[in-house]
Amino acid sequence: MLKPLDPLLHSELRLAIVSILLGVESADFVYIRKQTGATAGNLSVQIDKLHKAEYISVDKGFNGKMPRTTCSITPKGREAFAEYVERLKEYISPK
Amino acid sequence: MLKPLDPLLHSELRLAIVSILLGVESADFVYIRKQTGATAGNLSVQIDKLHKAEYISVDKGFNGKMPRTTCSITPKGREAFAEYVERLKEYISPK
DNA sequence: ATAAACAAGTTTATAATATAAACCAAATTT
DNA sequence: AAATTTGGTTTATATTATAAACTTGTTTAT
Repeated sequence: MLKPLDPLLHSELRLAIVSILLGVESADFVYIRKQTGATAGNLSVQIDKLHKAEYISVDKGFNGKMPRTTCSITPKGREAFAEYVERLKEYISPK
Repeated sequence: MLKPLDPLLHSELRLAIVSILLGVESADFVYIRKQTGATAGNLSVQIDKLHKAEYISVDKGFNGKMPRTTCSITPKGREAFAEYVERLKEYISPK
């Protein structure tokens, strides 16, 4: 009946991160932090998880002299998200 | 931007329980268990949480001699679900 | 009638997850 | 040059989810 939901995406913060990345070419740590209101520590951890799952790519570089972490969605992340949404619809659409 | 999601509903099993209850007059423990595939212990705990939040009503009676726990959605539960879905859409609809 | 197996849950313990607090290194401001 | 800010990471703690063990009572087989 109801299929299980990808636990990696069924997390408010990780879902927000992916949601943001789907709408842009890429976004950096600070931007995502502001958009989500997450603490830096939590964001760091969750970005790491999405990265390890290869749902997002993470590029660490510099903006002038300041460190800059840039994220973008991967094809795998896009697919996982699409599947997640399909499954989620079964939970939230009226029977 | 993205509004926080009701943590009580943003749980796979609790969302499944509410989803099931929205489609029926009422459903008992065993039925919900079969539909969701959840373990009895987990289901017991999650039903309790939804009950304490008054999202569902829980009626304990007997089916002949066997105990029977019947659940149904409350108006409060319906409202919370509707709001949850509205907020969730902001996460999953394309930007 | 009694023991074995089953049903419907609950309680308690453990594993996973999320969050926050503390920390670090470098840059900027005063 | 000391204090503050930026951009994070690491470690500790609180919360949540899950499973294992237990309880109460029932049905079935002996």
